[in-house]
Amino acid sequence: MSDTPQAVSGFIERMGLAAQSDGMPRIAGRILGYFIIHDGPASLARLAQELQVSRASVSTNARILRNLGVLEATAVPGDRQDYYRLAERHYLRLLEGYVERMGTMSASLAQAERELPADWAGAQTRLADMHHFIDTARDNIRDLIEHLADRTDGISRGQRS
Amino acid sequence: MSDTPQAVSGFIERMGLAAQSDGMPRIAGRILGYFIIHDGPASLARLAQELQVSRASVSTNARILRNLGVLEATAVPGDRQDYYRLAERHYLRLLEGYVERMGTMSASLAQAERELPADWAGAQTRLADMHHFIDTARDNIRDLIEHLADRTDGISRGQRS
DNA sequence: ACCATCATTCAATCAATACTGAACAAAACG
DNA sequence: CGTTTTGTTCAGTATTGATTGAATGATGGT
Repeated sequence: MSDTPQAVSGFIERMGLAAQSDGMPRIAGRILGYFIIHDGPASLARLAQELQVSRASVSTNARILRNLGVLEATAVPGDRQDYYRLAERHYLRLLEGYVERMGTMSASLAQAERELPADWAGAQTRLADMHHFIDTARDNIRDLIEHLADRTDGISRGQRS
Repeated sequence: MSDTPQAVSGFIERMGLAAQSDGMPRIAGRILGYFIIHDGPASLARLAQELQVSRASVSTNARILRNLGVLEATAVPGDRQDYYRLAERHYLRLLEGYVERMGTMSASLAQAERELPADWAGAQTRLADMHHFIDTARDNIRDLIEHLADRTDGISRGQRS
């Protein structure tokens, strides 16, 4: 309790590692960590200074997070810097990433089923089996996302459409 | 249809890339791809020759897949090589990996909530919010795994060439 | 119109890590 | 027992990808 900044930087760094093990750049995770801890919009310059990384890295990684829908750009009236903030329900985007990866997996399996001769009984069985599994899992997770989106609505903040 | 080996190696390579984007070594994915296509147990030597990689790589990656529960070791009576085969319901292990990663995420959030002062209202709210979300998502996916495990039971058994 | 300030992009560097080859260990067969 | 076959480990290499610094582009202010 006595060493708050240590707790903060520890969490941010941990988010970086978590991002890395999810196939994302470490700095993207750190940025996300920063926004979970610190309120309100922050400029790219502030992020660079706060996380001790180059402006270039912050720019590219913020863009990654924006494309994922985790961050969204905003503007501060008096200032002309680009400001970012957490998107509402940003954690849903994490699961959506999983869903997307399952989608490419499903497509790959479908392609293999299509291209392989039908007389490879074992292969076709395993492919279809796995394909069916992935698709139902994907559908379930998608439903889960929708359901959770409703349930957790309106907690974080009120603005934006 | 006319170019079967191309379809096979294409699928195997694609599995390698998918594995890579999931934070796993590429060869692990290729091995998994091999076992989806080809029936029955295979020796490490055969995998090395078939996938054109070193024995060392096959050894370490097969171990990785075994630790994940995707492959399991088996023995062929006359032969003293180590043989591996697909574990039944191996795809469930994929989702279990997601669940596990969510677990570490949840733990990290809990630690941050614990270590940060309570008067950081925004931070605490976002942490608790996200924490709650991750946990319910994790529970749901775990239920999903159990459910799917029952539904797809007993399909893929009955192997050997 | 020019300047100042910021974001982005791009080549180069750096770090992480997957992969290999060789040495080592274990175990089975003669 | 010694030899042969096989699996693992380890140091080294190579490749991939993240990060940086400098150049470029864009935008608002004067």
